[in-house]
Amino acid sequence: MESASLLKRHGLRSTPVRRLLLEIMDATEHAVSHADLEQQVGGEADRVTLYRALNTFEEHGIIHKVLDREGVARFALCMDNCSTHTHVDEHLHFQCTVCSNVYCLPIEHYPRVSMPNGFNLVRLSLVAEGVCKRCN
Amino acid sequence: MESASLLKRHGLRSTPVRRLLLEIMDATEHAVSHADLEQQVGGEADRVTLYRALNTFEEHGIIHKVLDREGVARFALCMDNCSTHTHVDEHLHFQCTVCSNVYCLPIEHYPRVSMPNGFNLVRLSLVAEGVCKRCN
DNA sequence: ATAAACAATGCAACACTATTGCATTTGCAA
DNA sequence: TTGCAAATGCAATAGTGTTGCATTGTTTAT
Repeated sequence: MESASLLKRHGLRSTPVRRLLLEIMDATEHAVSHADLEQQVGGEADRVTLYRALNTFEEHGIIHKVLDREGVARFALCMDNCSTHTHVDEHLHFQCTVCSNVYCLPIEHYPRVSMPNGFNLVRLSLVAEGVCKRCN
Repeated sequence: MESASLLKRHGLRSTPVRRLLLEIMDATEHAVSHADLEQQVGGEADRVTLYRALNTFEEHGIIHKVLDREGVARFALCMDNCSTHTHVDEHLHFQCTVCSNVYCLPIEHYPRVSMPNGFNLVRLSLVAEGVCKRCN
């Protein structure tokens, strides 16, 4: 029932596919790829519908997308209060080199870097590689 | 002539396509995508040959690959002395939101982050977004 | 200089991720 | 309950990247 109200809060229609997607992501501690979702959803929905639902979620700040080191998108629920206009995303994306899972890890002091002359920094992303707690 | 000796130094055969690729990347200040290279090479080489040459270069530490925010690979010559086994890559990858070009920028103090328990950090990458010096 | 050995290339086919158009179904509000 | 806009399913398409195999080219040893 949580997913239905989450959708409504963002002015989105509550459909079976959307609720299912949100519940899968809520139950998964790591970011999930489209292929993961497609497998878990099974024949319940078309591939294209998943893509469109995920894009809609991202535009409304419900989830965020991170590309793994193969360039494949993985999706995770936003923990902070993101919205369409303010998208707070100050955490670290960690991909395990063993299981390939991507984790959104909190980080206490987000690093600041100084840019060379002429380059205006808008956003800095941290992408880490290593071995996750389950594969250790 | 520089590209030929660079190839020889890494134990690679000196072929026209490889020399051409290296010269293009040497003459470009930002990382180039496969599509960029394909366009500049023109009909001189097959697409697959470019992919294979770039993979070979990366394996030998001649170039490094960075994925842009669309997940597309971009390639740039390694400035440090990388080899097959030691791949030094401690710089920042900056993608301009206007022209989409990716620049490898030097960084004075590479940030260090502490990981949650159970997560072993192997490599930390910095990916920045903003406006480059030419688009400013 | 030449030939053999092996690596690089070209071509065709394929896998995968992602998007678009259009007809149909569904959710929701009046 | 009905109408309308939004969401979905299906087919087709684009883009990136890989693999197999025959052919060409580079290098090494003679």
